[in-house]
Amino acid sequence: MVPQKIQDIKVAVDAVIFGYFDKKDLQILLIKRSIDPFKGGWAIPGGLVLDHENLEEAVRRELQEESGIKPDFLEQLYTFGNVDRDPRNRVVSVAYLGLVNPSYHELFADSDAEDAQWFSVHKLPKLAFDHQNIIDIALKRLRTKIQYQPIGFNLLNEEFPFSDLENLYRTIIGQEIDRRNFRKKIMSYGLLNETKNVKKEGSGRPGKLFTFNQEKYKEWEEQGFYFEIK
Amino acid sequence: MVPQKIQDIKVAVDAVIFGYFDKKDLQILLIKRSIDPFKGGWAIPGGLVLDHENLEEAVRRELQEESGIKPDFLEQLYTFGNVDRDPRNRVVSVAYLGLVNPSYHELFADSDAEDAQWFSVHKLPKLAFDHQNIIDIALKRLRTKIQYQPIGFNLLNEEFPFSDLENLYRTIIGQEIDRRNFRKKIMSYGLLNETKNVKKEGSGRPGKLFTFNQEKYKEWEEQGFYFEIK
DNA sequence: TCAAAAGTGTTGACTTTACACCCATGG
DNA sequence: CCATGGGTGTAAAGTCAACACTTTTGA
Repeated sequence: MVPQKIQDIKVAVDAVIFGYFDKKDLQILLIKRSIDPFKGGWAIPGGLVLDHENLEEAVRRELQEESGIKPDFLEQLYTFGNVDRDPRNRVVSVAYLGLVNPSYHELFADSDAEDAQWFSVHKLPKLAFDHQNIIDIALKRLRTKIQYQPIGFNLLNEEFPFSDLENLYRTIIGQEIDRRNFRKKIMSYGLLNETKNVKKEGSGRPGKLFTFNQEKYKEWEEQGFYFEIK
Repeated sequence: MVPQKIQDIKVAVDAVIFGYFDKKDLQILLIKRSIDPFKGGWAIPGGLVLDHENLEEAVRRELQEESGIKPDFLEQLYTFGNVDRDPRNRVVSVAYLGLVNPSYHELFADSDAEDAQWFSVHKLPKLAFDHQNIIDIALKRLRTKIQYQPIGFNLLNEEFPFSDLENLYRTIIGQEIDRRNFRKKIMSYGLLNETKNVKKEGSGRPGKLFTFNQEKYKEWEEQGFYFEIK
C-alpha cells in the first residue's frame, strides 16, 4: 500500500466534556497542564494512546487520571491531524465529546494534572494547542445534536423538574424558547415519566419531578427527531 | 500529560468513495491489494500518512496513487482505532467519505494497487480488514446526510435532467419517492438553475437540464434543511 | 399511434406558531 | 397578600401527504 518508511506520528485522544449546573452556564472541563509545552496553561483533558488500548478506553482512562470524571455519554467528535498541532512531535488527536452531570462527579486533579476545573463556555481561559478550535467544533456539534437526539438528559439529575430541561435547552442553544410549545413537543415524544415527587427548593409553585424513559430514549436516539426551536 | 514511553501505533487514512452512474446502483471504489496482508483481496483505498502531510492531503494522495480519482466532495467520516484492526501493527485509521461523478474521472490502477474498480453497494466482494464495517458506516452517513445537506449534487453531471436527481435520491435512500412532492420541495430550495438545454438521449419527452446553484448550495450546506422523504 | 418519460395543482390532514392567564407554594 | 415560578389551551397559518392526467418526443 505504502512504502514502509518509519512513520513518526503520535496518536492521542482528547475530550471536550460538557457539564451543566442548574441556573448556570454550560461548563467545560479543563485541566491545568503540569508539563511543558504550555506548562501551567489550561487544556482539555487527553493524552497519548497506549499500544494495547482502544481509543475510547484511552479517553476514559485519561479522564479518570486527570479529573476523576466518568462521562455518561461519550462519542467521537473529530480527528485533528494537522502537521503543526504540537510543537514537539506530530500528533494526530482523536477528539471525543462527552456529557456529564457534574453533581454526580467529584472533580479532582490527579498526578497528571495540576488542577481540574469547570469553566463557563463563555469565559474560557486561553487554551493550549488547538484546543479552542476543538471546543468550538464540539459546541457546534452539541448544539446541532441536541436538536435531533435526546442526549440532553445525560446532563440532568435523575429526577428533574421540567424547567431544568427547559433551561438546559435555552442554555445550549443560546436562544429563548416558548415554554408551552416546548413542553408540548417534549411530552409528545413520550420521553418523560412523571414521578410523584415535587421539587422542594426554591420559591414559587413546586414543579413535578420527571425521570426519563430509557427505552424511548433508545428509540429516539436511533431514529432521531426533528426539533427545531423557534 | 502521559509518560513518554515509545508508542507503536501507525496512522493511516482510508476513503469510502461513492460514485453514481445514471440508471445504476450506487457504486463504491475498491482497489485490489498488491501486497500482503490480504494480497489480491479488495479493499477501500488508503494507506499510511506521511510525516509532513495533513490528513486530508494524505487521503487525496492515496486516492490519486491508487485510482486516479480526485473527489469533488470529501469529508472526514470516523476514526477507527481498535487494537486488532490490522494483523501486522496497530493502525489507527482516519476514514473519509467522498463523492465523485464517475463520468468525469477515469479509473486506473497505479503502482500501489493491482486494480481499481467500481462495485455496486449491493454486490461488494469480501473485503480486507474491517473495511466492510467502514463502508456500512459511510453508507449510513451518506443516507442521513443527503437528507439535510445538498451534497447529492456532487454525484451528478454538471447539467442534469431533474429525473437524475430523483433517481439518485431513490437509489441512495433505497425508497420510492413522490415525484411531484419531491420536485416541489427541491425547487423551493432554489438550488437549481434551469438551463435552455434539454436531454437528448433516451425515449420519452426530453427533460430540461438543470445546473445547481453554488451560492444556494453553500447556504443550505451551512444551515441544513430538513428533508424527510415519504 | 403508441410507448416512454416529463411536467404539473389541489385538497384535506396535520403541525407549528403565537400568545396570556391562573395556580400553588413559602415568606 | 405578595412574589415566584409552574402549569395549561386555542385559533390561525403554514406545511405536508396523497393523488392522476396531460404533454412532448422518437420510433
